[in-house]
Order: sequence, then C-alpha cells, then structure tokens
Amino acid sequence: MSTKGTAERIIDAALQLVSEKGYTAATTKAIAELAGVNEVTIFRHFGNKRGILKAIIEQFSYFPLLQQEINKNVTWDLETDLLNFSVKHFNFLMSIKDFVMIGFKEAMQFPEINEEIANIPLHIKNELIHYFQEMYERGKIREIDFEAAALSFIAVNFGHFMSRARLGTIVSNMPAEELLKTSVSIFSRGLTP
Amino acid sequence: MSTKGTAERIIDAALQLVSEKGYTAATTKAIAELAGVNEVTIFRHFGNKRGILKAIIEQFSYFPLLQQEINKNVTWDLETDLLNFSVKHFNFLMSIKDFVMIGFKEAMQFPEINEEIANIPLHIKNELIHYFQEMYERGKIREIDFEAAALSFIAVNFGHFMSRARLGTIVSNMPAEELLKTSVSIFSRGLTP
DNA sequence: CTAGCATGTAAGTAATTACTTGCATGAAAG
DNA sequence: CTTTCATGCAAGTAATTACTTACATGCTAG
Repeated sequence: MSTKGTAERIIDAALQLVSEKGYTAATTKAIAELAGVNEVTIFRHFGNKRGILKAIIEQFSYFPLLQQEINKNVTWDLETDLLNFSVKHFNFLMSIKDFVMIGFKEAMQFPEINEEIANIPLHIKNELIHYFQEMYERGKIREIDFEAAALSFIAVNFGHFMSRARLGTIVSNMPAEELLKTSVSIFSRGLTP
Repeated sequence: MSTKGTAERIIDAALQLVSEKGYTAATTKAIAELAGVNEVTIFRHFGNKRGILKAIIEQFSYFPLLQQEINKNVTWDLETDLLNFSVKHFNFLMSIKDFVMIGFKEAMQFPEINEEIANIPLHIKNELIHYFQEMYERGKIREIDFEAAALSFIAVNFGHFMSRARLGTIVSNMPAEELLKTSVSIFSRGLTP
C-alpha cells in the first residue's frame, strides 16, 4: 500500500468513528484498527490525534462547495430551478454527511469546523438571493424579503437532510425525492405573484 | 441545600457540559465542579456516569411535548394558524436546545435519546396532517400530499432552529420571528388553492 | 439533645488513553 | 545488491478517568 493509501485509510476511519462517537470517544487505537493500520502509524503520519482532524478539516475546506450549481442550468422557470437546486443541495449535504455530523459534535473543540460548515448556507444564501432578485425583475416572483425567502428554502432542504441523515425512516419513509418535490411545489407557488 | 437541589444542580451541569463537549469529554470531575458539588456526590446520587444521563433522558421524556398546541387556538385561518404554530414549535425546540444537542451527539451511546427526539416531529407531523385534512375539507387548502406538506413545514422550522442554535447570527442576523413570518407567508400561499 | 442523613474530604485503584522509543521487516528504487 | 522508506511489533510511560472506601462534619427532625 502506498503512503497516500495509508493516510487516506486513517482519515476515512477517523471520519467514520468521530462522526459516530465524537472526537474524545474515538480512540486512536480504534481508528488504527478500523483503518487496518498499526496505531503508531497514525502518529507518524499526523503527529498527534488532533492532526487527523486537522487533515479532515483541510480536506473539506477545498471541497467544491456546490459551486455555481444554481447559476448553471438555470431555466428561469421557478419550479424547475428550485427543484433542480433542492436536489443538488440535498445530495451535496448527504455526500458530506459525516463531516457535517462531526461539525455538530465537535464545534467546541474545533471551531474551524463551524466556520467551514457555516460557509455552506452562507454561500447558497447569496446565490439564491441573486436568483430571486433576477426572477423578481423578470416579474416571476412576488415582492418578498429575498433573504428570508432564501433562508427559508435552505432551511427546508437542511431540515429534510437532517431528518433523513439522523432519524432515517422513523419519522417518515417517503422517498426523499418526493419530499423535495412537494416542498418545492409549495415554495414555488408561495413565491409566485 | 436540599437533596433535590443537589441532584438538580448535577443534572443541570451535566446537561450543559455534555451538550457542549459530548458525553465522553464531559468528565465527572468537571460536572461536579460546575455543579459546585463533590465528585463522590455524583456517584452517591446516580450510581455511575451513565446514571446522570439516564436521569436527563427521563426528565425530558415527561416533557409536555408541545401538546395539542396546534389543536388549541385554531382559527382556521391558514396563515394565522401556521404562524402561531411555527413560533411555538421554534420556541419549544429552543427551550430544549441542550437536550436536542445531546441527542445529536450521543445517539450512538444512548439510543433512547434518538427515540425521544424522533417523537417530537412524529407527533407534530400527525397533528399537522390532521389539521391539513380538516382545512382541505373546508376548502381552504389545495390538494396536496398532506404528509409531505407537514414534513416540509416541520423541516423549515427545524432548519431555522438549527441555524440559530448552532450557527447563531453567522448566516443571518435577521430576527427569528421575521424569518418565521416569511416562511409561513410562503407556505400559506403555497398551500392555498 | 440526639440520631440520622446528606455531603465534604482524603486517599487510593484499576483501566484506559495519547504518545514514545527501539528494533525488525519487506518492498521499491537506484 | 544495497539503501531507503514506510510500516509493523513490543514495550513502556505519564496522565487521566470512572469509581470506591473510610471517616469527618453539619443540618434537621423528633
């Protein structure tokens, strides 16, 4: 196995264990075991335990952040655009689910994570506000507080994500896509003049 | 100080520390210190560390769960009812914020918490579905998947709560009430025939 | 006044944890 | 073939952690 492979496996194991049990409860011994690596190898690669999380945070800092997804593929049909965006937002969150969970657990010990995570809705909010403004000028949505509308739309998607990621099908076993379709339908009608 | 006072202070301290740092990182020594109590007192009251969390979970199990809040004070005006409910839902979540955070951190170690927490949206979902059905029969909302609509409405409120509880004003410094008002406005128009 | 009960104090223990050091091994690269 | 480098293995260490035991103290109810 190459060097890169080893470090990667350690990071993956840490990502999983820390997201499940939290930083303190995820012992270096357990991480090493799950990675199929000797415990000392961890310290040779990352210096100390915090080093693993530093590496994880760095890895996600360079994540493409769902870039311009909403500016691309815009049809200027409200429902189409919102659905397209909603699905992408949801899938993006699902793809970094472990990282988000770590963010929720270790905000105290690793404040950098919180900033990274807060960046996501912040970025999306701005994109959405932009989109809403343009749509308003085109006369396709009613007069409304664009920021509040954007935040609300983000909140639905995030809420659906959290429900699925954390509670699975306990609350509902509806397919996620159908849920998103309904919330988008409500939103697009709610925003139409 | 009375016995009840001591146990209560220990529970409060544990609630705070565990919600901040997680179960493993919240040491009995630190909990005792914050509670202004000797460490042994913890074990005399709760047997072992898990005992404290068992007590916390029990305490919240008997929590009134926002009961019938939506069935009470119903005006059968969609926007009025939704706003009233949204505010109550939001404030309820804020009032048990620490418990919710513990639920997110310690789902693995304390599966009971997850069930407790999942009960909240589950209960609310049923109430909302009921309300939507009645409103539909009164011809006040359009034909739509009531479950998906209920889940979406819960998701917005929860999303707003999470944003505020976890990220504070990083994403937006709009007052929460204004945010809720906008999302309710969108929803009620989105559901109206 | 006294008996009981909750708590504080002191001291200790077994287990675990993050981390270190020294040495062996095996594969790849020059 | 030999050097280098990543890794495994064995052993150990200092600190911390949950938890125990024994005894002292003070408040309160009868």
